[in-house]
Amino acid sequence: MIDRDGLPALSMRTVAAELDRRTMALYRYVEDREELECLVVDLALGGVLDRAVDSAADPAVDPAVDSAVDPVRSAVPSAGPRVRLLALLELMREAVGAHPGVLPLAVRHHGGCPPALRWRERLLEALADAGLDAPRRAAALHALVSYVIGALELEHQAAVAAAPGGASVPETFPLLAAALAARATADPAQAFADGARTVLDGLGLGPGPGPGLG
Amino acid sequence: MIDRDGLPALSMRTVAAELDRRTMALYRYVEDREELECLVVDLALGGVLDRAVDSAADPAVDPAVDSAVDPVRSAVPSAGPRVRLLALLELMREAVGAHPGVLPLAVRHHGGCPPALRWRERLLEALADAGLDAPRRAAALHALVSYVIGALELEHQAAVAAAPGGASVPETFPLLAAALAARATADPAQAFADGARTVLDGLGLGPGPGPGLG
DNA sequence: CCTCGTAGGTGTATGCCGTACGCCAAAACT
DNA sequence: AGTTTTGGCGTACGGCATACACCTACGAGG
Repeated sequence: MIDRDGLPALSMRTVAAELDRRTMALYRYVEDREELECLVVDLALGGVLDRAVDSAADPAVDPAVDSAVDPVRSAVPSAGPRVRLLALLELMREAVGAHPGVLPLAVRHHGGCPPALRWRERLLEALADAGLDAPRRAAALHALVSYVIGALELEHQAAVAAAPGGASVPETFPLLAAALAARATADPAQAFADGARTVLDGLGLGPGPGPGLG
Repeated sequence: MIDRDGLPALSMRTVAAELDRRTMALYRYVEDREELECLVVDLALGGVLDRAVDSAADPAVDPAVDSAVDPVRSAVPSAGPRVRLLALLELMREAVGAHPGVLPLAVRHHGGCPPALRWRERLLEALADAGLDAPRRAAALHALVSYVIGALELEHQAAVAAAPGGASVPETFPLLAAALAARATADPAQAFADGARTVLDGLGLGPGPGPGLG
């Protein structure tokens, strides 16, 4: 529904209508709108995010094949923590990219959303594999999650504000105008990945051989 | 008003009541609620953010004294781009920290908010002083702004969700529980600054002598 | 001086929204 | 058979943003 009609079109009434029920019937299954939003986030993020978690613990898939192709699906640490982290970050981008309108809800409810919690645990596992101790892991998680949230939020707003014709930055800000113009022509996925690599670099998780600087 | 009664208490009716007017009188000055929100963000961020911009261009203050104390107020580049950038990032944190309830509005409207645009221009100036060319500046701005938005959003949610008693992360996520506990006891300002330094490190703006690696 | 446009304000009304409350049918369990 | 539980319905309330029409006071132009 959000993909079709946008986030403001999500209301108790519209959801009930979609199910051919009469609004108040929803309250048999959900405490209030807040809880319904949580379920929406679960649904939207779960499908994509749990690709990584499920397949890693699922012996039905052949690990010898998959791990060579997709570093996220791999449970073995040979892929390198940096590559795994980068893949997890892009996985989150992919998840919200599949349903862009859900992003405001996802940001507000990610603390109570199981798929998002699983994702963060996976992030911490990769950080532990990289040799970071607990305090550094906490700091690294904070930096990475902050970047992801902010970057997705920026991308979301850029997509929304692009419709009318331009925010028309005054010529008082030449550097900003140039930077925004450059960003408008660039590939969002590339920009996201570049920023993610920057944060990983700052964490000392360079593209080098491995956790050599513990 | 938002500081006193919270963000949901902001409505056309309540604002009009605060001014002893009759709701519809507001529409003489404002197109719609959206525009009022922009004014709120201007007001909330402007006071703190423009400290840096105004004083840098204001010859009334003695630069010899101020620049030695506060690197943000200094127009001379001798303070080092890294220190100036860090100070600008913390300035933004301070601005929204003065009115925490405004953060959702600030995130949504920062694209059309003059103080926020000035702040970004200042960021780009410091990045240029650090020797970054235009494409690198754009990438660096994206990384820094993303981090700031995400970090403030996380801090905001932590402050809100702390009331009931805990989100109670299931014991299925041991690493996450430990990281969240560590984060709960730590100083938010320190955590913000640590993350900011991490991003700056990743951008190659290390604490070294200067822009030596252009 | 008088008129008249307009800035500022009011009152009313519409159509959304979330949701509290109470009633009702069918099904499930005792 | 009776009773509880489950799922659903209708109504109603208060709050929201805002469209529309109306009024009032005031300042400038004739």
